[in-house]
Amino acid sequence: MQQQYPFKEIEQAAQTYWETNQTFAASETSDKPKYYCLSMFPYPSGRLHMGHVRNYTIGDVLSRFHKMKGFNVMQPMGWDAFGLPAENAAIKNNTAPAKWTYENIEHMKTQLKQLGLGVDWGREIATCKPEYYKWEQWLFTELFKKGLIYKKTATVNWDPVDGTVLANEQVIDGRGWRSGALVEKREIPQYFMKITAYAEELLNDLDKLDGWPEQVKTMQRNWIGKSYGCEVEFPIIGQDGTLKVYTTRPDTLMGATYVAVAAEHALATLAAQNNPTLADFIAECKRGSVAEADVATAEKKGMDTGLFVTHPLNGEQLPVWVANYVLASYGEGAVMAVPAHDERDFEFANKYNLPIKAVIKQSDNDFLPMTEHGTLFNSSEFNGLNFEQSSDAISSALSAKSLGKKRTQFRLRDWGISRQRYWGCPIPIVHCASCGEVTVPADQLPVVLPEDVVMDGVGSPIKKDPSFFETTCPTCGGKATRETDTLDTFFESSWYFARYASFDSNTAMVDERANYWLPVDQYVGGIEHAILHLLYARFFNKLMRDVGLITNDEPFTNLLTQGMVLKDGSKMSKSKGNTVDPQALIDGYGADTARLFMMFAAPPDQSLEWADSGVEGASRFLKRLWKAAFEHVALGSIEAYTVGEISTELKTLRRQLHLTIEKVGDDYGRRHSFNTAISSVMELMNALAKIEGTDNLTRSVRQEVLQNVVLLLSPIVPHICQALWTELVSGYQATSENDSAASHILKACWPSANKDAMAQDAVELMLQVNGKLRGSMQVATQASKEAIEQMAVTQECITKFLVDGQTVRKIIVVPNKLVNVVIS
RNA sequence: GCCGGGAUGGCGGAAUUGGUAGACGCACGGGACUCAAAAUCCCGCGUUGGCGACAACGUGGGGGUUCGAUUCCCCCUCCCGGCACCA
Repeated sequence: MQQQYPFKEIEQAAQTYWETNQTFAASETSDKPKYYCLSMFPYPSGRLHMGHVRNYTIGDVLSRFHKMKGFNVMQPMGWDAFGLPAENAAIKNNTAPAKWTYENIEHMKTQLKQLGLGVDWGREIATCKPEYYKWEQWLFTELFKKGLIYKKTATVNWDPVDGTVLANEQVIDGRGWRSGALVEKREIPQYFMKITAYAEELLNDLDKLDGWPEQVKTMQRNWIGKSYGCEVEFPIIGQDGTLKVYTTRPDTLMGATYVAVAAEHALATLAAQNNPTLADFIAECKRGSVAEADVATAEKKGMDTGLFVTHPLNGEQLPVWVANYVLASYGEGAVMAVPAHDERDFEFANKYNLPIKAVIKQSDNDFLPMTEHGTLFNSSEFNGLNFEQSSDAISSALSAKSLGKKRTQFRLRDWGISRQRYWGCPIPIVHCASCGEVTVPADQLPVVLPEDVVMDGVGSPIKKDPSFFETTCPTCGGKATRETDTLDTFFESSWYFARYASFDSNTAMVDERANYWLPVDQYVGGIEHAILHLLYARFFNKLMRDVGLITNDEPFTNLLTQGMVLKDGSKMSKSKGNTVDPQALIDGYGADTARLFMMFAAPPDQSLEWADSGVEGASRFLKRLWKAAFEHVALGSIEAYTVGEISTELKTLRRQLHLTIEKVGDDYGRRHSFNTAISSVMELMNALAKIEGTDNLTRSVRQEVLQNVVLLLSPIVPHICQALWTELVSGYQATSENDSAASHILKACWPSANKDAMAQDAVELMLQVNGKLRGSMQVATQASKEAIEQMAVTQECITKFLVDGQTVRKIIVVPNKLVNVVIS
């Protein structure tokens, strides 16, 4: 054994061993319970970043821990390979997106291997390969036939100079990022997935996800946004028909003083026909990005249309306004405005001098707007009713006049999946003049995306390539054109978890092996995916179930949402120039140090502040561990410890060892608290370092401690542990019944804590007076509550407070923790 | 703007179910070893007062519940994530 910790040799040797022995190849034929551990696959951006290192280390720790616990583990890896950055890089570097992507995959795969992940690389997938996207094209055609995919117009960011559609990310302060032109909202036809048809199930099934963080479920519930309200129709004066709105506050209807419609609303278009000023205003509303954050933070603006509607219950005339704060995509694209009881209506009414009429009684203040529920007044026959009563009465009154009814509403909108971009999965539709929209038959899939293209920065190459879009109609055989839009890249990442189980199937999207592996037992990924990706993946799981591919209802049983890696308080990113390259870390310190630091610096679900000096600390610990093992092994062969009389010092050490075994197992398995697991092993090593004897008994206890430390740390730092295990067991003569030594660490089981070793005779109790710490005392573990109380009141640190007539009023004993003596 | 989180020493964090605040690590200070430095090892390290024993204060700010609050409740400030075309 070398005296210095040779991390390069050790890591190379371990990784070669795993590859040669196919250590992490997963199989469906095993007696063990399965454990499918999945980390969110990376976008192949070029090089690994710290967020990847953190994500994949967490997944690997959980995978290796479960393997040691006796599970049949599958940990796959792949590439979320379609997307916008490849197009930008292609333009910048004058290359093709495919070439750039494949080169990145190659490089990042090498980097991931250097991290020592226990991945089954045989199952690797890349979503940009035809053998992958063929199957989502197939699913698209199935869903299209079922009516779960349909076409309608949607609003996009339009760059009038470049003549392209921009992603929200590409709109900076209302202008295109390349051209600098003012962006306009434009309506274009797009394909949509009917996720709203699954809204109820997506909402209800959240209750089944006990292994998900509460905050993620809350965010998804709010996003789906089921609300119970009322639709109200306002007859339009001077015209046929009504203006329909949706409200969650029918109780405030008698306080409505105007109605407001979105700029895109049909009534706005109608009113603008003979009103150039209004038409200009509507055009102004249509400038800027479509992102809701931009719309919601924009200054509230509006304009009177000159039209009036009739209040359905009191008959008053209410003006119709166009307002930029009304969302076209939610509800009816129109709202009834009750300024007295709604923040936004209140602000708007004040700005434009619209009337404000309070109809809900104030509680303890007289400020408006008063947005809480309360008792009605100023509401004629509804006066005195509370929220529930008035909602019922008002909706009944509306129903009687056929001008409204109760309605539940979802905030969730159907998912627009068309993208006017090149580097994505082609939508498998053919447009035929006589047959209309025709799905590409299964035997003609995949519709292959040409990879050898030139990106000129203006539009998608396949939109200009007749050899791609000129085709014949699969139905009538006549001349036809292919759809040139591609799918949203969330499409690929919504089902990859199932494909890993059937990675090589060329007969089905997923086969019966998926029902062995699914659902994923542990999913690990960034908190930024809490809503969109995770909701779409849940939706796809249900779609695949309903076309008969799989049987599970939910894709991910347990979810661990990892926090961001920060430097100087903000997210590491190229644009901020605060990145730290993991490659330098691996080269300079080794993968084990990188992994140890990542797991030690913060709990996985919190954001992690990067610190170079902390890496030194992690490296020092591994060097100390190596040195301790070296010095121990250098003393020669040793026999196993046999339970018997040992010194108090060694007994205390063994107690700490077994408490640590128990804690670390709980930290890995239940709490996912890797930082505290490492801390407690460090404490154990600090305690071991204080033991100096070299007699056989001391050496055998030291052997027991070191062997177990190596097992406890091996999920986090697998390379050094594999090397140390071999050294520790080579000169070790296993003789006793409590011996767990296996010849190779991969054959060793997770250790179990010894109850006898953890027992103790006495415990230290903290002593408090009125809740303030004043001292402590030793008591026998078996001592009764009464005995503890009697003992406590005789302690000097307590009695010294019993002066000036102060007497004991109450004694609170918290077993094994403390005694609080209440005096006055 | 809306939804979800977070705030604890000089720094990262610990305190698991309301029960010893600051584990573990970093940084820093002192010492040992060395011609010297690095590395390593040992000691100290919330703030204030005190030689000390000890005492007071202290978990973003303000209030509350409790024998006892970093933990529970109400209000506020700041920071982070998401907001449907970044992934």
